[in-house]
Amino acid sequence: MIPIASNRYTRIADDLRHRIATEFSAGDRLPAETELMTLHGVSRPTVREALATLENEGLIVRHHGRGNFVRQTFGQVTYPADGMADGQAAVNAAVDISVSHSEVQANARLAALLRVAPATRLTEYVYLSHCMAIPCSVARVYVPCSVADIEPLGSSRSPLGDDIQDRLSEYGVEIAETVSRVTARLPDAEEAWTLRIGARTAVLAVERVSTDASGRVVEATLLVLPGHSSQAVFAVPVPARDLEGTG
Amino acid sequence: MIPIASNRYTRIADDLRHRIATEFSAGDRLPAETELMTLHGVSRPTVREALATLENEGLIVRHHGRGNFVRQTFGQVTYPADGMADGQAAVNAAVDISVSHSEVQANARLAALLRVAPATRLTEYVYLSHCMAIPCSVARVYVPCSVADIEPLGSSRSPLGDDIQDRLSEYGVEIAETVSRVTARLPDAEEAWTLRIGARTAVLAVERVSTDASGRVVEATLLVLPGHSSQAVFAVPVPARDLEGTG
DNA sequence: GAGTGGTCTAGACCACGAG
DNA sequence: TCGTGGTCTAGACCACTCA
Repeated sequence: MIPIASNRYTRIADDLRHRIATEFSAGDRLPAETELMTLHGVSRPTVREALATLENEGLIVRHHGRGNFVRQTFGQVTYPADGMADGQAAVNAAVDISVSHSEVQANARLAALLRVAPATRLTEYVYLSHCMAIPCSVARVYVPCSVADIEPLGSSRSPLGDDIQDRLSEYGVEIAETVSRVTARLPDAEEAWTLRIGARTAVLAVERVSTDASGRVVEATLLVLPGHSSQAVFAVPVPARDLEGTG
Repeated sequence: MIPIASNRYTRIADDLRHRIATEFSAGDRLPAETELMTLHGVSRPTVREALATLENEGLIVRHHGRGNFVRQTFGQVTYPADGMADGQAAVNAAVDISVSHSEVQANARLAALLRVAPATRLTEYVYLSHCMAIPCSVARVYVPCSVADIEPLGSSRSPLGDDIQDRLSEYGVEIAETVSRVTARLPDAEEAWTLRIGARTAVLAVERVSTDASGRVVEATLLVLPGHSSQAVFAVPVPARDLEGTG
């Protein structure tokens, strides 16, 4: 009933996966596509379909004019970084993080997200994190200028922009609740270029909205992570189910 | 610096998106690929690349031997279904849910997830939900037989398998915490076939592990949702941020 | 059997990167 | 310049669906 994929490019991809695991090392260049054609006795689109599969899995990186290379692998970026079970966030620390900021006006999407009028003035912080020279997350944090005017922060501990929440606290803004909306999709052209991933590599997209006790949105974040090296972990303690007296 | 995609199939996809939004209705058959070839003056692989884009976005469904059809669109399946802000879960209710169950032995992955020895006896509940005859979620819930032997439940309210948690409560098993691990990836062949999605449609995969107060894993769920019609929403109330002493 | 989509071929031309 | 990958062509053959 379930069709087993017996495509030719699936077999080639399987073979390449095996060779990458055994005879190649991270950073090595794969044989040229023309070589793979003759090696497997197929045409180039078939070879390229197999290579696209590996790219989507995060096993290789393709460079126009240079070749296809075995990708550096590292752990997974975990969202959220804090509040989690210790070891989870370890990988998040091993990244280089650059933060830039600018003032922008809310477009339709941001206005809806932050529950403000369109064209409202916002401060945008763009977090770009790299792990071993490979981009591994893009976070855009938006704070209405009316909420707080946070000093530009040159560096950060977290690639996910969640340190803004701590900064807000310093400005007297207390966050009461944070709601994260996680979706899976393919990246747009800009995201694929920024993260150095293929157009068919799934990404994990997170919309995070933080509100204070009055329900006012004080911060919103748009986060995009490569699917093959990211995960979002949420711990939900059971709230009001009557457990016996706990210490 | 950011390369603007000026591929031919991108323009064809844009045109088809516009036509779907204006002149086609849900369920309509698109022009045959050969027609689209002559219409746009391109070859078939180019047409098919454009159609693959639309399939990945959830706009069309492709049927071998029949044609390409405008997909029924419905709201998004929201995970988790309960504990959320009301309206979110509305769509989850409008689905047909079928549940089957069987006894299985833990493989390596399940053993690690449930923290039991391999080959441990488990009860597996498979939830398959449909919305307007379109599959929209697959959930596999695993409960160790040593934890509880739940009566087979023929139907369910929730497509996400979370009613098992309520059933466990009836058997005296109280869940203290639930940890969800969300990832984005492409589906394997079986998942794509089950969900009737393309091999390049991103899926949202959720691993959920529920533990009782003693830390024992009492339930684990593997959930797969089509990315274009799903979202995972988590509300995290700020616990007890003690302001004093931090500076 | 006619029409459809699924897969694959054997080329072609272009853009990019390094020598 | 030359080899690389990015894109596209104009076919071909097969499998599936429906009349």
